[in-house]
Amino acid sequence: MAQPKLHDVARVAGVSPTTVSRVLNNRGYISQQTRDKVYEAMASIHYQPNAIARSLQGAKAHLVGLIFPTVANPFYGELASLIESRLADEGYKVVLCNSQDRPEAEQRYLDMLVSHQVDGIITGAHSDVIANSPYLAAPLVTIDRAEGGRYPNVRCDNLQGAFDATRLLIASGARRIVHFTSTQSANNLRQQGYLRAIEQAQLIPDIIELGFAASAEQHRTRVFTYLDRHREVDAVFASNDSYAAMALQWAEQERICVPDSLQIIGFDGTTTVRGLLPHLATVVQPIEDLAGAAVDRLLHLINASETVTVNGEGSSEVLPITIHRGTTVRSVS
Amino acid sequence: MAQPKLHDVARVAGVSPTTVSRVLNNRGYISQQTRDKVYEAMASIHYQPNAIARSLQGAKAHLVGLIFPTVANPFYGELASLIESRLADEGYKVVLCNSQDRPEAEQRYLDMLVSHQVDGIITGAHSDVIANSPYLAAPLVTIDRAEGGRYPNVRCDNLQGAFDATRLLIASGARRIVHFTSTQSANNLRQQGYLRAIEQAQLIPDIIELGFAASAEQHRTRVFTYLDRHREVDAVFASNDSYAAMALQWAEQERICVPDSLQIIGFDGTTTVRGLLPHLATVVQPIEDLAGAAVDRLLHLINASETVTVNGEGSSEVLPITIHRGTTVRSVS
DNA sequence: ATGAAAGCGCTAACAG
DNA sequence: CTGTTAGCGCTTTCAT
Repeated sequence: MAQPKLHDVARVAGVSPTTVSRVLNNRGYISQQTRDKVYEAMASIHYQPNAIARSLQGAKAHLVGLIFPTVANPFYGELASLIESRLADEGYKVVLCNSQDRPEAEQRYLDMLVSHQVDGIITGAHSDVIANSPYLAAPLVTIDRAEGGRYPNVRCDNLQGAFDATRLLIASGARRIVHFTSTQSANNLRQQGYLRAIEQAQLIPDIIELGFAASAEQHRTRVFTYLDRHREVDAVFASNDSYAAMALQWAEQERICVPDSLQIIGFDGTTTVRGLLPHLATVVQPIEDLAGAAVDRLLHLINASETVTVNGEGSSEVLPITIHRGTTVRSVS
Repeated sequence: MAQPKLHDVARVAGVSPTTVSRVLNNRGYISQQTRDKVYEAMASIHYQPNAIARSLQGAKAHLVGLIFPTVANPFYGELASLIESRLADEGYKVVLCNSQDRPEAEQRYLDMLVSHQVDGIITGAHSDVIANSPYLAAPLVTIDRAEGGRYPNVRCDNLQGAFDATRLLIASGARRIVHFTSTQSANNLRQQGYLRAIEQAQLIPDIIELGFAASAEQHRTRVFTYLDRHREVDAVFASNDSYAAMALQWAEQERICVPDSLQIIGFDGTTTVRGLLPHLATVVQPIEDLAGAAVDRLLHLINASETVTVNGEGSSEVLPITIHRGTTVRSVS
């Protein structure tokens, strides 16, 4: 026989389907005797309830969609892992989507998720497809995006982090600080934090855009080429640890002493990078808190929308960063 | 109005629900005129088919479950990302499960997945819960596990990789090679490869078990303590790059020259680690090929089980590794 | 080329 | 405490 159904359990136990459903959901009153009979029957035919049929009832599917550029990036991998674990504790399953930073993919995933009746969506994707999506059938929470979207956002204090990092370099004697970033844009808060610190110290800003779509090899080449040609640079503030690591590699190759001749600080501070490169100074994002806050926010929206159709209004939650000094920034006593 | 249904589309288009279903699935004959009318109606009311209801029909849910220890680990993160992308191309969605190496969690996830009518499961989890699961309702493919399970397995050539790595160290002059591993076990192929090379060279084997459950900090402490107390060690073969990185950090701290006084080689060679620590020698797993092979295998099983209920019998596919020499192994000319 | 009716597996009234 | 009757949103025979 194929997959046994609730009906089969009922037949074996000698009760009605409703009764089986009741013990399954622990709803209503049922005598201990019937309950036992049913459990026995379920075990004897290896019954597994069909979750699909259950959620068709209009009930919640207990599904949440996760859209990230790619969990191959430790920042998103760690985030995804934490989010999935927390949601699992609350009885939710997670559908994973890696948009690879392709807007069409994001749109496709978005449609797919609502079509699958997800109860909510958490996204850390970068394009604006999602942020500007009109009315979405499921509550959505964004992670680590610039302000202004129409959906609630959870992120670390990018502005402060970048500001602190740059200030730290300046306090440690840097005067010619280059900032490597993925994409320049008006509302890039890390870039803004950098600029603010640079201006305050009356230094010359220098922002190098490495490009989102480019491969890691291209990024490396650009970092190397730039540093080769600008020997006057005495510090690097990178918008992520990967770029910072490249700068570090360049220094090693050129036998330039870090931090004496070149100071370097990155951004993200994932457990992965800190385990591999503990020396690297970096702005540490509170990844665990971000995951927790995003999940809390989403669950709240899901439960709220059961009563009223309130939309969480682009409210955002900004979590504090910390700085890991490592040894790639000079310590000023 | 809540979510529009197929019925609403039919009403708006002035046709029967059946017809709408037909254009939706592109099945049977329908006049171009009706087709257009229906598409128009769908667009006008923003219709999104309910995937849940569709799969209830007994049809495939086009869902695949992924069970990994945690995608926070770049090896699994990269694998998960590649697998998800490939499956998405084939029209499958992915449910992500991070078992955190807890057997109970694996079992729970397994039940949850079959209950959700997944068409198949890919797992890289380490416990034996899954490998020994009796009859499973969905086809299952395992990644990177020891032989012997009852399910098809896709993995890299662990034995050869470990053997080659150890041989390389020996050829470069190492005589006292310690092997750091997570868990010792009879069918740990990396350990076997190490032992084989050690025996061939008539050296003394030295296997240090760091423990699966322990935290990264505990691992680091153990690595450091061991190396502190065994200064005679002149090479490290680590069963993953994380341990190898720890050895490297110890050497830096002790100002011991790598590779002159201590050679180090790891295992996995993820894009992440190679980007962050390009100097680190490592046995590179063909992650992309692993992902591709696992997906191919699974899709094949899924399609096969539509006709006959063949089980892919614990057949396994072993993919070749490559060695990245970096600069932590001496080059012998 | 299109429609009516039955049912996928389960849950939710409403009786009794 | 338990069973009967509908129906979730969609697909699918079988007619027409």
